Amino acid sequence: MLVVEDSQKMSNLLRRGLEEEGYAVDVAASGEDAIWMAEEYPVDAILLDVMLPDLDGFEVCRQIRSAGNWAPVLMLTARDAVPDRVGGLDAGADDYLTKPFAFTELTARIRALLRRGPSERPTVLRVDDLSLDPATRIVTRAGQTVDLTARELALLEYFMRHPGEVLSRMQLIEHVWDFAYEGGSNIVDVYVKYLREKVDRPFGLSSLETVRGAGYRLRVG
Amino acid sequence: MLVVEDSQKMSNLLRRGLEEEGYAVDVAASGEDAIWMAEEYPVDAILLDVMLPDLDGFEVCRQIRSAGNWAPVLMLTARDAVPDRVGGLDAGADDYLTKPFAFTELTARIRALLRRGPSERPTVLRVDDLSLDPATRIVTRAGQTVDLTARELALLEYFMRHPGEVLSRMQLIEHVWDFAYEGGSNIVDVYVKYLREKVDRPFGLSSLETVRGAGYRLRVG
DNA sequence: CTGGCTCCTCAGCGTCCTCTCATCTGGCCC
DNA sequence: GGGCCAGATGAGAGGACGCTGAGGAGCCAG
Repeated sequence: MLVVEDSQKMSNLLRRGLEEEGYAVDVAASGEDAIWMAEEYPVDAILLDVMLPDLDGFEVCRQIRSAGNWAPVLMLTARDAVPDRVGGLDAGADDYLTKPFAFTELTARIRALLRRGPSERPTVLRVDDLSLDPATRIVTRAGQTVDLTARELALLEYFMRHPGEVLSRMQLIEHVWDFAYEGGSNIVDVYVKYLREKVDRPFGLSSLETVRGAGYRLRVG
Repeated sequence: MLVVEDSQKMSNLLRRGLEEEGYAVDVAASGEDAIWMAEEYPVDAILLDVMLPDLDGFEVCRQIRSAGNWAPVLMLTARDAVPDRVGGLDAGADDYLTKPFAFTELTARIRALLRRGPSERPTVLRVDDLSLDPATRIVTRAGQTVDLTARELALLEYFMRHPGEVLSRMQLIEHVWDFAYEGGSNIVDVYVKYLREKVDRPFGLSSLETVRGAGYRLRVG
């Protein structure tokens, strides 16, 4: 198990506790170290603090994922940081735990993750002939690359992580925009239109469906 | 669904969000109101803030329970209040969520609670060859997808959650339309007709039965 | 500073949904 | 069989909802 934590005190505590539970523990104190160690050593699970001196936890997680490592990641977030949870899950974390936490809760979640095993996810998201690589941020449809802005890409990525599901405006705003939905804005509508113009129209398709009164859905098949 | 929350801003937010998810929402701003409304209106689930101007959430929950109401209760607690969790569960809550929370987390837990319901229910509703997935809002009959509007879907879902039962117009209006039945409207009749045209007629069936003088029934088997 | 780009707001417009109303149909009781 | 009443149906008004084009604010590079 790889523990990524910059506070010496905390990491010692975790190491001791986890070793007592029978885990073999390596510690990385920075994001760079963590990425390197995840690459170099066989790791069954990763315990990842969001706050790190160099990169933040999301970035670390994304890079580990894009290196093809799908070991379960349990992310430790600051206590009120709701966007963190969301960001963490989108970056490829498998679970999160807010500080402060009880050690028994930590071990329970670790056991759950290990039971589940590595999350079998491909690096590149694919829905029909549409593909999106979160690592390189390259999007293609029918083999042709599509240029998207940051926001458009984030939105499409969220759609592709939930293919076929109806996603409400509120859900989309919370995940893609990171703020609470207060109504009165049609920003989701606008960005769906942008996406349609880049991802659908040039190919004569309409994979982004409107579900009246509910939200939008990326059609699959 | 009954939302008990004294902050106007919060309750508006919740109402709007939940309605967008397809729930019919009533709001109570105090403990007294909540107890009264839980008694007076048919409620499938209760979202209950712990901090209220008059009684606290635990007391409200206890009283609702002792009135014989066993609708699932999801309690909203202050952030670190571990004792709250315990108290809440003791008082008869089914689940708790600490503020602040992501709206998607809220809806996930609500779905889980409703799924549990009085008896174990699967995520996808099935009655014979008719299936309805509340998450994706996809309805199929005999493997063929059926397009429904928001209202039609809500009505069909209610029928499918009570297969074989005779449902009165009053019951249907209260659950699907979220307002008190005042007679004089045949809106249920109209929507049953719409459903029949989409769900029955194309398949040469008549699963939505009229029970003269009583209401309607979704025939099973 | 200027131009280009991205992000977002806003208002107008068209479409589809929702619901009402008046009329029609068919079952049931006499 | 006739009358009555519950329910079915068709037409259509009104409005909610989503789409779209225009444009302003912020940002960055040149």
